[in-house]
Amino acid sequence: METYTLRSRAETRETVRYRIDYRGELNEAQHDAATTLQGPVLVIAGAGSGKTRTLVYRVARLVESGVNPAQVLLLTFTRKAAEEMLRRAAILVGASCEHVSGGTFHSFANSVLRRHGRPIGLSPGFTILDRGDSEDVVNLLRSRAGLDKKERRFPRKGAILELFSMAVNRSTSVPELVETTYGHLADHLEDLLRLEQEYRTYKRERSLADYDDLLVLLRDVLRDSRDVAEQLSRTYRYIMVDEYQDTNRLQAEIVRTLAATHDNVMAVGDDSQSIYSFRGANFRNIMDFEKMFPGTRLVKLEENYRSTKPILELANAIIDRAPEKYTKVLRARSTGDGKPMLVQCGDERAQSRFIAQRILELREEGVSLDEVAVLFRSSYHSFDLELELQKRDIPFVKRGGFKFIETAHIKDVLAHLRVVANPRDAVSWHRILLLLDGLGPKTATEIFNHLAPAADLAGAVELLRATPRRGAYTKELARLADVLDEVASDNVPVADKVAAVVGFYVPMMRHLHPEDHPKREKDLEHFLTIAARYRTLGTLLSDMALEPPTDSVGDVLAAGDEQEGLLTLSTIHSAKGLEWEAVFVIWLVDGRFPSYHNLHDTEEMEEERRLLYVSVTRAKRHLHLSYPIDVYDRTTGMVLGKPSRFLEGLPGHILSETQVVEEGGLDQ
DNA sequence: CTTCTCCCTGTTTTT
DNA sequence: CAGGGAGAAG
Repeated sequence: METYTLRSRAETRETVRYRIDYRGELNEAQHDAATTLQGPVLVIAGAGSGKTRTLVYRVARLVESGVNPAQVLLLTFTRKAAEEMLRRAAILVGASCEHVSGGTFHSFANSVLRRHGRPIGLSPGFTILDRGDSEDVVNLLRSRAGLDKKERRFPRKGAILELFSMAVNRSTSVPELVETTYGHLADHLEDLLRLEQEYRTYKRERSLADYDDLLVLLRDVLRDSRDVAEQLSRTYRYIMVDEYQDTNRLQAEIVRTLAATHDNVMAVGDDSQSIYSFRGANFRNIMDFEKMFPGTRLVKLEENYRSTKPILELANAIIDRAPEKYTKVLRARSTGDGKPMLVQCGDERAQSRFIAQRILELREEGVSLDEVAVLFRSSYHSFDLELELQKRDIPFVKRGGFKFIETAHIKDVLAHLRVVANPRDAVSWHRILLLLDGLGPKTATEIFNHLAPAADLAGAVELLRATPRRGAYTKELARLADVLDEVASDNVPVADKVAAVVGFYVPMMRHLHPEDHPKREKDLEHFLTIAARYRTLGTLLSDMALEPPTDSVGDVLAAGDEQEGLLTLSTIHSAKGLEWEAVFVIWLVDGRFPSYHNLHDTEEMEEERRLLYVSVTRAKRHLHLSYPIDVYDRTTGMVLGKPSRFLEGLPGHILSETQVVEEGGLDQ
């Protein structure tokens, strides 16, 4: 049944004259969502249904209605998404939109905790641990507890951390998780629990917070400090949460508390695009929103403006076969008849050559490189293609996978800066001390213990100069102290601080990596230009942990001089929310996509299906799905060659099948 | 103690 | 195919 809305009194009383023609610019459902300003609203927004547009107009509507932009909070999946929306809103109603607070849950938690962490005992200078840092800590505690020397193999740092993190993000406990899903760890449960406690203490004592802690601590401060909770709830009177299907219970709790005094929350999401369950998200959470906020107004956006009809038909066919009922269907508004193509390739090389050749053809047809994307399930799936693109001088950026910021040399430089920001950061001290020649883990720990009693950085540096242990590294230690002094001094710009560290570090790096230091030096140069954009060391460091530059290693070199636009290579996860004229999805082989890890569990298999749905719905006009046959997979010992099970038995009018052959015949 | 080398294991997605 | 553990040499 259709709904007809009686306007609330608060809205009718104010006879605001709007400059924007909301009715003309938005369809019925979008208009409904953008102009309902009071109370809880849940927007189920299908792919390409103008979700971003709706949010942008809602921000504009709020501002036009006289709401102070500083009272609006826009939580999105990446900071870039938030910035883009606010930029567009600013074009509509003016620059004041830039005062809207926007970003990810984690970055919001970070900024709240820097200001209001005291009541729960968190110092404002705390350091954020990224995944690698957290693993370093767990490893340290693991070997300190002698767990590495056990008769029975103890789980690796990565597995341990995954367990701890999953417990937090699913709002459950380690014992329960071990019982339900990590049965193979049952024998180690006691040790794991002790380790978890030690990990917690270690972080607390040294003012460290990992990603999960940011959410947990924000929840805690909202729960335990009435003052803070009330102040924040009064500050942020209008809350919008994008990509709600990928939030978890902890995040939902946070939203619930933030909105406690007013219930003005709009959640936007799409249950069929939920692809982050490995991070504790559950697509059913989106349905719980109505339970959490009684009286929720439900709006569905089902008109798709992005893709041609045949592409949508394929998308609908894929998701139709999901055993669980979904909440909406997509109707095409875009004309055009580019039919999706399923392309069989002889092997991986042929697939890469096909993609490269087809991209160049499209370019001749007027589709420029920056309107094309190649998507894949796992980051390494594009390695061979990257070589082919390089060979043909096709410039690209790669999103997702290993990041520039995660390379050892960048982390080394960052560690120097982090020690200055938080002198109790043992992980970073350890890291920079180990760089010195002739200084190993034992001495590093000794020196850190010697430093630890210092009240601040100045004290620590003084103790560093007076280190009792002497060795070949004594002189280096003094130089390190000089550099740290320089980084700590108040009237030095961030760029100069970073330059000082790089100047100190590069000679060591040449010694450490005699083979490839030129490449690494280029990365460091790139990092210098990034750092120069920051006014304080603190913001540089939190940004590098929370929103690191998304580019991965390769393109730092490539991106510099190309003006023409770049082809995008991306994991499907990193392609979320984006769109291109032409999209290629590669490696659609059963075992790769769906990934063989997830073949046995229905929940996981369904997430793979949604992953394909997300990839397909990124395309506007051209869609190619490709798979190589005859692939030997070393890890499983299997020969892969069957197309993805999600594509099996689709009628020919939905998907046209093509086989790639060599010029001159079927044989290679 | 530190550093080098050799062998084994286990491979997704991200804040 | 690297990351890490074990063992040997400096």
